[in-house]
Amino acid sequence: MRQKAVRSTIKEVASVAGVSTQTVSRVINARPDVSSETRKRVQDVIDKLSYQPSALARSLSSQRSYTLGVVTAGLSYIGPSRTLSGIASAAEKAGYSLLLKELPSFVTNDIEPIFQALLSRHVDGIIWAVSEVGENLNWVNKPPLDVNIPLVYLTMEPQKNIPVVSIDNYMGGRMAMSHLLEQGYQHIGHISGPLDWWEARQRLRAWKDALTEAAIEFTENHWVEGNWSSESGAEAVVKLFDQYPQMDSIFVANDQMALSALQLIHQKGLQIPGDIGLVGFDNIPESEYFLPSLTTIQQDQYEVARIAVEEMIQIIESGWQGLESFTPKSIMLPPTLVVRQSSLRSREKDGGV
Amino acid sequence: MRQKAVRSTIKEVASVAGVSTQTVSRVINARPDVSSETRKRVQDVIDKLSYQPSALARSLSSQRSYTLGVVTAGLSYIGPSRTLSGIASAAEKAGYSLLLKELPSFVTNDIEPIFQALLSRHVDGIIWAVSEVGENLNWVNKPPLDVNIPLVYLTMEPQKNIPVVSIDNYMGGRMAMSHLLEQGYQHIGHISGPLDWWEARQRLRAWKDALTEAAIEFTENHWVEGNWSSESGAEAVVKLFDQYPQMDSIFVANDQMALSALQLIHQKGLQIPGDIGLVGFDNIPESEYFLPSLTTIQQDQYEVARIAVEEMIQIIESGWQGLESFTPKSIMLPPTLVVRQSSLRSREKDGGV
DNA sequence: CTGAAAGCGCTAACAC
DNA sequence: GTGTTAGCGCTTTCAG
Repeated sequence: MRQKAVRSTIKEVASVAGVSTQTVSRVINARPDVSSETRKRVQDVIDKLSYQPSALARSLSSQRSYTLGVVTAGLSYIGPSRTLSGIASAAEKAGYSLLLKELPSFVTNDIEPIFQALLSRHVDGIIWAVSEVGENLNWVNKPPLDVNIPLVYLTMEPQKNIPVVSIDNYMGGRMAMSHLLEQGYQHIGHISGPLDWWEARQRLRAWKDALTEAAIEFTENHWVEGNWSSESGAEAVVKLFDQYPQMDSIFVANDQMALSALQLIHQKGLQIPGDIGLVGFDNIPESEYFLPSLTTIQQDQYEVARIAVEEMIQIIESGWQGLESFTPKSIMLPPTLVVRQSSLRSREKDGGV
Repeated sequence: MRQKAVRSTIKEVASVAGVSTQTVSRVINARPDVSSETRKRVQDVIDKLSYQPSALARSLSSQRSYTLGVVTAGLSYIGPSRTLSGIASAAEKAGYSLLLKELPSFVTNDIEPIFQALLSRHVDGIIWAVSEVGENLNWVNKPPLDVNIPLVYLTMEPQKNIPVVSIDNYMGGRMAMSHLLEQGYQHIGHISGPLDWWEARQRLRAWKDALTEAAIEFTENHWVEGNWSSESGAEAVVKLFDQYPQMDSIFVANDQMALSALQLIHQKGLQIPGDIGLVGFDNIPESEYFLPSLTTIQQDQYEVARIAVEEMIQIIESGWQGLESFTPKSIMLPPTLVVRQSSLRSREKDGGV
């Protein structure tokens, strides 16, 4: 069943050019030690045969695949897919290919097969682009098998001895809160994400800390846990109005939930931002067109991805020799506040910020 | 610089088990021609060394990589990322890995490097998951290089001799129109997508055909071209009201544009669905929470992906020998109408459909 | 500057 | 059933 490959090989090129395969190898790897005369002759043959070296064979013999493994989850959500897009573009630019694995769920702990598949294909490194949810990253300090290639993690609590790149969700929460406070809102409720998510906990903590620092008292009735979905946002806002009647604004942990909050508040006959101010998180493309447009926190997943890939490649190319010989750094990137109508109370008339 | 790989090799297993590498190979490939005694002994060694065969070496020697190339574009949009997610899950299930390439834009025509990268890594097939836009698929009848592996295309006009899997956008458009007509709307406008997109043209054609068949006259002033973005939807709806004052409903070619249309109509003081009925396309998760909730057409990208992968694998495993020996089939999948408030005029009071 | 020999880790083909 | 030989397409090492 071995079927003659159609692609031409280094051997053919060598024989046509009348040199050894080694010389051809030198030419395709742009080594300096080839006479320009020989180089030209070989290059001509390469062009004529439209020869392309086999990355596969190269990987096997050089123990270097120029391929990165990427592990994601929830690709049909905007965050993960933006991140993947950023990884793809950064990797492409750096000349690396991507081997993609999507976990069936965020909390899968059956990760050994993932590693096996990636390692058996000799990836040079793995970018673990799965948010920290529940116990799903408990293994980071002792990865399975003998993973002797570098790992870079995204969107998790920074840890010692592990390279993590993430948006600073706490800072984002603080930015949202500062903005609401500046607008004069005093009774700020919170709809959080599911608390088994690290990102949700960071945002909640920001809400609490901001209130504390502003000397505003609050109780556990002033916030409700959602699950990121618009549906849960609708339920949460109903509950919140019930538990916190004086509420004059809400920091909502993502834009999807803010959307349904918007809808419900509107149906209640209340004005936004007059009666209730609203700030979301994520800046999904639609949020600019909500009614009213939504103030939110923008995360640059693209930048996160770019930095993660760069760090990965730097680790690889600096000659990774295992964790011992390496001091990893974690990087937290600041998000941005995007001010729109849903929170602009005080300066409504002079055109906003 | 060749650094001793940490992973154990077939050779080590063989020598520890006291058999030839060939026998180990037979065991790991679950070949029948090994005595159960030998098999057990070898298996024990494999387990003890936690040996994992190198997929790379295997690919090289067997000329079969069990890897699929996937080419996408616009991953940060919901459609492409859902599709990719479906491809990933179907491929995983079938035991194939995925090598991912994202084009920098939908209309890139610099596709040779993409093919080279994929081919040099010996993928068994390529799924071209980039929507047909402008001339970006003109090459399908003569792919570059000598691509002697199967190609399956997504979301393009079906063609002879090329396997295509796609949602039937025309049918989706007809479903949207039938629904509006059934609701008693008579003056139906259209906001199309950008017409260099195949999908946009299909939806526009459906609008025209539906009106023609319903014997409703229309002019070129009754529709406006958008570019999929919410922003363009806002502009389009303004223009449309201007050009078509009697309009009582709009079929909008995607949900993002429908969102801003919703907003503008609302600001105009008109009621939806009372004064203006609205139907979108795509069923993005948010559309259920628009104000009012949006009737739309649902595309099952997941199913498209699943079928594409299945077809691909079937082609591969049936022993692909080049296009000549193969009769490809194109598959069009029907979308679904999702009825919500934005279009429910006639039966508003008895609870809808 | 160039080539010969060995090997990356595995499988195909054939022998015994 | 099992082993031997050759080879996948390239790079490394070492001669010269």
